[in-house]
Amino acid sequence: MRISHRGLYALQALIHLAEAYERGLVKIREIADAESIPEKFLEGILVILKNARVVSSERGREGGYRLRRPPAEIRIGDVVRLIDGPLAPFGDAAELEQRVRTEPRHAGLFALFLDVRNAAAAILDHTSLLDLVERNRQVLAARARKAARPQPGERRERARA
Amino acid sequence: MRISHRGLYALQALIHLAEAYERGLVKIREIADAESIPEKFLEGILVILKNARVVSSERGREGGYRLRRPPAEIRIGDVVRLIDGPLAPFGDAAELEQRVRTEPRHAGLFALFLDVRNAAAAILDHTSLLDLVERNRQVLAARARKAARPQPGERRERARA
DNA sequence: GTATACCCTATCGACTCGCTAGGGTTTATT
DNA sequence: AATAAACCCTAGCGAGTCGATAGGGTATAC
Repeated sequence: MRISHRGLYALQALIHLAEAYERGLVKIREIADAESIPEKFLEGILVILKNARVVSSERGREGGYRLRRPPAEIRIGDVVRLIDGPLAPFGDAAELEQRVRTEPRHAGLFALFLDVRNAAAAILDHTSLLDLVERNRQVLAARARKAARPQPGERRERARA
Repeated sequence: MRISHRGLYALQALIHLAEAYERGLVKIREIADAESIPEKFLEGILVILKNARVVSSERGREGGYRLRRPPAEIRIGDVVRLIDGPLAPFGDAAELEQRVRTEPRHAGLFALFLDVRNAAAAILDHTSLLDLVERNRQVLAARARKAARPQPGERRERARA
C-alpha cells in the first residue's frame, strides 16, 4: 500500500487535532500554517474526514474542526484506508484471498502478498492517534534530557550552530 | 508500497522461469501464453530484469530467457524494489529515518511508517522464488489429496461442474 | 451587514500505468 | 545466402491519478 501526500497531510492534521483535543475547535488556517499544508488542499482533506465521521466542524466566525472521538479511538489504519485505499500491496484482502483459492499456479505469491497486508494491518490497526502523540512526547522528552546533560564523552547533536 | 501489474507480471514470469530452471532457455512467447501477459509488455519487463542481472538471455532462433542464479538465491523483495521501488509506504527507509530524527513533531508517525516498511521487508526479503514454487506445490498437492478423498460430510469444492 | 470561517466544484499541469507499434539485430536452420 | 524465429530498443497513446489552485457559495459571530 502506498501513502500519498494527501494521506500524510490527513494524519498530520489529525495529530494536530489530537494534541488540541481539550482545546476544542481548531481552524483550518492554524493547522495549515503549523503543518505547512496548502490551505485549500487541506480543506478538501478535512471534508473527506468529516464525511467519514472522523472529525466534526462548526461553521461561521468562530468555527473550526475537532475530533469526533477521543484520540485513543481513532486508528491509523482506518485513516489510511479512507484516504489511500486498501492496505494490501496488490488489490485488497478479499481479492487476494480469492486468488489464493482460485489460482493454484500462483497461490504462494498471493498468499505472500496477504502476509504483507496482514503485517501492515496489524501495525496500523493497533496504533491510535493517542499512541502517536505519546510517542512524539517521548521523543521530545528524550531530546530535552539529552540537551540538558552535555557530557564531553557523548556524541552531541550539532545544536551549537 | 504498491505492487503494479508490471511488478506482478515480473514475479509471475520469474516463477515460471524458476519452475523451468532445469529445462534451460524459455521463450517470451511461452511465458506470455502461460501467464496471460501481453507479449510485448512482457518483453519490456524482461529487459529490466536482464539489465538488473536477474535473468540472462540468448538471441536468435533458439533463444530465450533463464534465471541467472538458482531460484533459492532470488529474493522477492529485490524484485519488487527493482520494479516498483522502495518497500516503505511513504518515501524510502533512508528518508523515513532522517525525518524521525529531524521532525520531532511527527517522529512517531514516521517511526510507524518505518515499522511497516521493516515488517514488509522482513517478509519479502526472507522469501525466495524457490519458497514460492514450493508453496505452490504444497497447495497443488493438498488439493489433489482433497479431490481423491471425497467424504460426504466434508465441504467440497464445486469441481463437479 | 460585514468579516470570518467552513463548503463545494471545476480545472490545471505533470506524471504514471498498462499497453501497442514498428522497427533493428542476432542466430539456427534450410 | 536466404529465411524465419527470437531477442532488443524507442516512441507514443489513452486513461487515470496526484498535488495544487481558483472561485465562488453558505453559515455564524460580532
